[in-house]
Amino acid sequence: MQFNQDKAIFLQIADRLVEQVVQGSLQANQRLPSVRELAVQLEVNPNTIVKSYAYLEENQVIYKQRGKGFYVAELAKKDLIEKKRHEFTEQTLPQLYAEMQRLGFSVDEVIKLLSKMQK
Amino acid sequence: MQFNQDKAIFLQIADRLVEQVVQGSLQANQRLPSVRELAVQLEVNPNTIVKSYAYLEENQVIYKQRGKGFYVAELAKKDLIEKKRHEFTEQTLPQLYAEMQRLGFSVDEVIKLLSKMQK
Amino acid sequence: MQFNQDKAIFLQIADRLVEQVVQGSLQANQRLPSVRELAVQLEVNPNTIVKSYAYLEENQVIYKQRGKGFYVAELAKKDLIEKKRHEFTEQTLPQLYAEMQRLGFSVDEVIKLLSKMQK
Amino acid sequence: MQFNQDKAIFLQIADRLVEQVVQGSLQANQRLPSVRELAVQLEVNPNTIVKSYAYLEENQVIYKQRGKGFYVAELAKKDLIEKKRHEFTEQTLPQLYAEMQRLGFSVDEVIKLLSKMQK
DNA sequence: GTGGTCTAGACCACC
DNA sequence: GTGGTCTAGACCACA
Repeated sequence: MQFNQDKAIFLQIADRLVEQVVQGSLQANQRLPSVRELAVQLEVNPNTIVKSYAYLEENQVIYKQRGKGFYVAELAKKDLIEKKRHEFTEQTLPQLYAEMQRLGFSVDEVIKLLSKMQK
Repeated sequence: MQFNQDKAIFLQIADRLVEQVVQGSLQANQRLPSVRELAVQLEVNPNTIVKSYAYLEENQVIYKQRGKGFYVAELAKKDLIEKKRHEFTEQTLPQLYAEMQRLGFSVDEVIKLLSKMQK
Repeated sequence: MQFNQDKAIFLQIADRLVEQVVQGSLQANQRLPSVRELAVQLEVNPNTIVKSYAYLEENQVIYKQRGKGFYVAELAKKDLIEKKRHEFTEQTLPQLYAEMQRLGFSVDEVIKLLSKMQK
Repeated sequence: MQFNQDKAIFLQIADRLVEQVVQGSLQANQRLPSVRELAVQLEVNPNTIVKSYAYLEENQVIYKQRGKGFYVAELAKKDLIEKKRHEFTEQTLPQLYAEMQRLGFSVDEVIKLLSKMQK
């Protein structure tokens, strides 16, 4: 797999897994590939996967069972989507608004541009 | 000055200077503070300022006169604004649109949210 | 059964059995459930039960009869209680006392807190 | 330095640093030894120290400054002591009380034992 | 100089 | 088989 140089690989892997949970290709309580498996698959050192999984476990996206492996957390999908929607309305949009104003775009102009994309 | 730990300090300083050019508090051909001056003012290692100035020079926002210092480039303001407006319509907005869709926001909802901010 | 992820499952099972002996729900010379039975009941890998029983056998809480199964040791209850009372006065309490002092609790305060629980 | 086999080294190092903060031998905003320094001093791999520091940073006991190092957090001492006192009254003592009862000690007996230590 | 990341490879406890 | 930890050593961005 190709990785972006700008961001830590373990984070890119975590992001990818989060995406899969949000999209639904990873379901609640589904088992994730083992550390070694995923390491081989992504052509990465197992320790890097360990770090990704540890990161996701901290953020309660996945949980582990001793000697068995990692599983998708029950509330992961719901929580993640909720979190992202919150970020969108509370951060992304206000930032967009500020940027807009600094660059001299009016709300109406932006609305027009957005409406165009819809078609 | 307070810096965000997530982004390199030299980039945060460069962003800040770009902002000042766009806003007009730094005019074309105006001399920038010396590396040492700015380092003291921002409580930062001089090397960090050197890196910020080098970065801005690469991006033709400022130019250097040997033995004198750094100056705001003639076209900096115009170019920067144009560049940013282009980025906004060609990158920021399409990205926002994609994000919106993934999270299940309709264009109408986003328009409403933006309109609210205007008030 | 739910297990704590912080402690090895085989030890948690052993602790549980010890508790049952001390409480009396497992009597001297009573036969323990077979490895497979208990494994099914606790939804655990049979190997884990094997390890728990081996651990208890080492500590002379239970004994094995070839081809028959595991039984609660004669002196298990008496020994365990004696051992635990000894641990309590010689280890648990002194540790508590040290912790107390480090955190600035006086003996009187702790006595008050303990007395409250009694009610 | 000698480490206990039962607990991860990186956690033992973190505990040790927490102790030093609580005791006051590490003051607020004081710089910690660099990763490499401490690694040499404790005869441990630098990665192990990285893990300890990351763990403490997550728990807001320390913070880092890019390119400079790690520092003791402002509220670390206060928070840590408060947290530990809370644990003591809400967990340690109730557990002690339960253990006491199971082993047939009365509150009065325990109070006597504690009072003896005081002398 | 600082910490952050990654690889390679080993050993361990646990299931 | 599983994950967890640790070592050794390398490279990187940043101050």
